[in-house]
Amino acid sequence: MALEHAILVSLLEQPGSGYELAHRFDRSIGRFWTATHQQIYRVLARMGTDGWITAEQVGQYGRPDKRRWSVTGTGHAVLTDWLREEVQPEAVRHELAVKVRGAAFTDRAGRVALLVEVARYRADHEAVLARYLAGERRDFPGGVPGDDRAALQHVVLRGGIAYERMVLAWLDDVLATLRGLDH
Amino acid sequence: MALEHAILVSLLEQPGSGYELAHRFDRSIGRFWTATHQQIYRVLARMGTDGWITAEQVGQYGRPDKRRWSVTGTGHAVLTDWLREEVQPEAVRHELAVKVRGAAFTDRAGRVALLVEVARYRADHEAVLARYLAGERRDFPGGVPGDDRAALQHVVLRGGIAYERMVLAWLDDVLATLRGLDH
DNA sequence: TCCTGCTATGCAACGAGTTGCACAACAAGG
DNA sequence: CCTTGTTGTGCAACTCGTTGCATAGCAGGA
Repeated sequence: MALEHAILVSLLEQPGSGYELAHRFDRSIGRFWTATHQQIYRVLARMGTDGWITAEQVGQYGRPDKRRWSVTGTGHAVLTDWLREEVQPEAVRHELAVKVRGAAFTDRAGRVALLVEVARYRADHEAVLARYLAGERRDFPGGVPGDDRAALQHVVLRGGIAYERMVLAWLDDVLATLRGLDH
Repeated sequence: MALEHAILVSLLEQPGSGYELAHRFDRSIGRFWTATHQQIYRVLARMGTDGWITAEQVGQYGRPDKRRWSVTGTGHAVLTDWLREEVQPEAVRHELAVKVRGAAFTDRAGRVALLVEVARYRADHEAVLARYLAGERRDFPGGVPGDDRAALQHVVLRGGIAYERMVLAWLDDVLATLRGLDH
């Protein structure tokens, strides 16, 4: 498992509260590793008792106190060790691929419904791609490589962009195939 | 959750035992929906008691009997209903993307180790692509569309091929980026 | 002969992940 | 004033998924 490690990376990039982490997981990191806030709070508590991270109470004006977590030396060492381990094959869950194959076992109306749904799904991915591209223009203007950290963040973002472009092209292929059935 | 539905699709395409399903999940479907044999047996048992599938005992020469499962009318109806539901966003878990961002927080030796690991990982994906392409040549020669089922299986396979090609190109980008750090 | 590997099914225990709910204070708009 | 939304933390219950182990017969190579 690697939610702990994703959290370590995120906290090294920028210390923050569980709430903030949950939002980052909805935005940048989350596109490569999803997690809900409940999961994050539970894992943060365990990492805290294991001494990987420490919290600092931060009072705020007009809103609840938060606990800003940052990575300890132990946590940093844990991350370093993990980086040296074998990369596990991705656990892929492409529900849509299963549905497309399932479309062979439904009637014409069902296939039309799937077509509509695929079009909606495509629009979602188009929006994600637009967000990535906007983020790229904002954070990496001119393609100038800054420091190592920026270069690595950028290559991960380029991966996200390539993924979304690939998905969009494939969804067009799926739409054409669904339209071409029993014409 | 959709392991049940992936199993329904697989059994509609071809009835078979839990053992056979586990192997299919390692080959074709499994690239889009992973599952271990223990998980499959448990879900098959539940689907059986729910009346979605029925088993037929098949004696074999020189090896244990197996239970060939096939989909009932109820199961078919369950699948049809599921196909009409909204497609959930994919749950992505790209461990490698997390590691690449984590590489900013390790030393030179750690980054070299990651580089070697990425190269190994790339070779795995190259092998998967080769297997997909071989499967495409075998099952869909000449690009001639057969029946609906074949057309849908083919478009899913094309998705797998596009995914692997995208991953390979991105891994080259990652390798170049890692090599370019602190030159 | 022994060991490894394949076909075939399954239990038990644990850890990961999801869903639903709760509390608390403030801000902003209708 | 009331509702909705945001920031912030967390428990409890449940399901899903993984890991380790067990059984059993046969095939094939060292």
